Amino acid sequence: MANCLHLAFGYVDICQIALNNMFVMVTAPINLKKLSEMLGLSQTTVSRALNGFPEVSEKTRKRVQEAANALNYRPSPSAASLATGKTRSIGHVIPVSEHRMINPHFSDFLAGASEIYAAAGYDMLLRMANAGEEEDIYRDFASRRRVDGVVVHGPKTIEPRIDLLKSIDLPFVVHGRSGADANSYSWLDVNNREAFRKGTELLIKQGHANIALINGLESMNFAKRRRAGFEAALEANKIAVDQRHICSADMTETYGHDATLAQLKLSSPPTAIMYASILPAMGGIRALNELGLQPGKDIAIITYDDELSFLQSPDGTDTPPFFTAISSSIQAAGKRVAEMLLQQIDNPMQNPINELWEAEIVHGKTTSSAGK
Amino acid sequence: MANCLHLAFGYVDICQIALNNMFVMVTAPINLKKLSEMLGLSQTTVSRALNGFPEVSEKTRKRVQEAANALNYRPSPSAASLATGKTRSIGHVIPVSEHRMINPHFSDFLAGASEIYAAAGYDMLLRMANAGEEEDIYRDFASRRRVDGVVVHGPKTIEPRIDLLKSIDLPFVVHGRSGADANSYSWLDVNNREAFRKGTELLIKQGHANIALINGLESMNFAKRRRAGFEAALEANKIAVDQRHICSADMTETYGHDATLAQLKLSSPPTAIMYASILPAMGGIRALNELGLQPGKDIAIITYDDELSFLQSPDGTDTPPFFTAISSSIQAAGKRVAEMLLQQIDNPMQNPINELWEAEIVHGKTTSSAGK
DNA sequence: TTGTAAGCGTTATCAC
DNA sequence: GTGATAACGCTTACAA
Repeated sequence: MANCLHLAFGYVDICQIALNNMFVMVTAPINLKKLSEMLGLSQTTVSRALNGFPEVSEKTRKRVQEAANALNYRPSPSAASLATGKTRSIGHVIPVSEHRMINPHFSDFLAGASEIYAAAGYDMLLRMANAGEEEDIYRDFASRRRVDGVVVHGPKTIEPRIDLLKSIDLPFVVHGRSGADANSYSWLDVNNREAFRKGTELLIKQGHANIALINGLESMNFAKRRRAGFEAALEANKIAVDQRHICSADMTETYGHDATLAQLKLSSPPTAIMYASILPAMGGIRALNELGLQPGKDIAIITYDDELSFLQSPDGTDTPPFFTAISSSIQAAGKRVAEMLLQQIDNPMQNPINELWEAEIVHGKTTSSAGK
Repeated sequence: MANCLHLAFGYVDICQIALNNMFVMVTAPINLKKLSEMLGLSQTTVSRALNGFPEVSEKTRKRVQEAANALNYRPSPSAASLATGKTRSIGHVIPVSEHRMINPHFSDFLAGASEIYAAAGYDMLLRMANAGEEEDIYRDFASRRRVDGVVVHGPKTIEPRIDLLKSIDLPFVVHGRSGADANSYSWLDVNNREAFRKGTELLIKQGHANIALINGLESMNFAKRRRAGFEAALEANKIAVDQRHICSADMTETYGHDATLAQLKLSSPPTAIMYASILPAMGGIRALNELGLQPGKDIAIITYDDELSFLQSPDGTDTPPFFTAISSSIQAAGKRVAEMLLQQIDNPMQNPINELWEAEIVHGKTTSSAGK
């Protein structure tokens, strides 16, 4: 059907199509008008055929689709967006901390989300924000109608971004949740409190009474909840909470290393340590190495594990895994949050969805097997 | 001047502006037409004033800008894009490996690039691609005119993506470079060969003759060049290259751990190891810990270091740093690549730019100080 | 089942 | 220095 001299990638330099017993000449690039002229149909019909409207006859639709494929026609997103008011893209605003630190947890989350977007024909728009810039970016997205919705990352306990997004009417889903009013918007969170309660409980069952918590930044809601779970387990077992054994910062490897050293130099060093992420936990291992201590033998370690892809065993058969961990896949969370957001965009009147995922304990080599 | 009932974020519910001694009513959202009506000017003039055209009088420009600010007017990107053919956005196609592994090096690169984009008013479009999907995505970008340019990540030695991008006329800059024809397109690369030659040379000077290389995936051009540098240093010092001491894979922590264990179990274990990234190097530390070995004492370690932000010391004062490393900031590379790309988009006829950065050696605690 | 025509919100080409 | 007016490429009432 299509008999073209050069047909690379939607650009038709000089192209002839036999149609209605005549030849039509077109030049690059191809658009709806040209396509419809070549087919001897109106733009309306071609558009309808391509967008799966039910009224167009199967015969026409097939003819249109074949021509579109042959010419590698793709509708212009700008034009479609202008006409419909939808952009078919989702914004992600990633906070970067003071030291231009970008948390690697995000890349795994994004990998999950982007899979959903790609399948649904959405694009992902990324923006890095220094502390405090997020709200401006959301305002910018909204006033320029740049995206159809956004994902809120790293909610704090008090989270002005959520109020802002509600007021500017930009669909959003929160990964995590803020402290207040949490059923008034959609979120997906891990039950961080329970995860850390369970983990701490396990250590206590194994005989530990002096346990340190190397936590994330406690302005973050998830970190606050983790501390609450940790303290709840201690209190339930009549163990006094000792603030000297709790610390809080951005979850870097170096932080884990330094905090671990500091803990072990205390006059009554902990016999077990809980880490908020596998990155500081790895720093902890490095510190133990320097001190000649073996995890699982000289000291027990449990870490929260987001199942970051670049820390997984290549073949997935790391049995038993190295770290004893409380584990939940952040990539899976990314997928689910993306689904929830697209759903909400399609159906803006639906009620908010809240999902609370339970993390599960995975027994590795950094705790004794007693009490398991 | 603007006297509005409700003026949140570009949406003007019912707004009155005193203008030419009369009141005008407008409804949400604000656009160029309404803005120009309120000002009693034509759309042309308003557009020109806002876009900094020289012919508009300063008085008018000021008046327009103030009204635009007061009403929080932002031009619609879709409309602008439709009219100009430019999208003001840049595509990044990030490869994810088989196991949905997403390399954390990318997030730092993107953090650097996004800073440049934000400053220039560009958006960043992200897409994750499984092996082999990249080309389809580039074609899609081109035929839908979705982005003004792309960054090519992780070039292989033979890189069909580069030929594709040339043929579809989509501006691009490569982070790294391919093996052939490298002055026919723009790229920024680290001198990987020299970096690993230097590093290996340092170890040899410190008395090591049995050195292992735990390399990245050697289908990647950078890894191939690193091996070449490693082997060149050995050969220059009349040390035979022993393939049993070289391995190659995706640069994960687990890979570093397993490969290190494997090396140290050989009948003639190496006395020094070079790592392609700090992630496998950290896995190596974990392996040493299991074997009760101390880096810098029992075995020397040098790693390539992309200065990943989440592995840096929080206050930047990790002196001396833990790892002896050959170091170059991947975030800085992201910034520079973004600059190069924007420049090329602005001036499509300019010659390709090639930049080769030298990595520098940083002395840490994982090598002896001899020969330093 | 198909077609006509009016938007969508800009920028750009003229003319004045 | 400013203003009509025609693109840009699509979607979508409304007609037929």
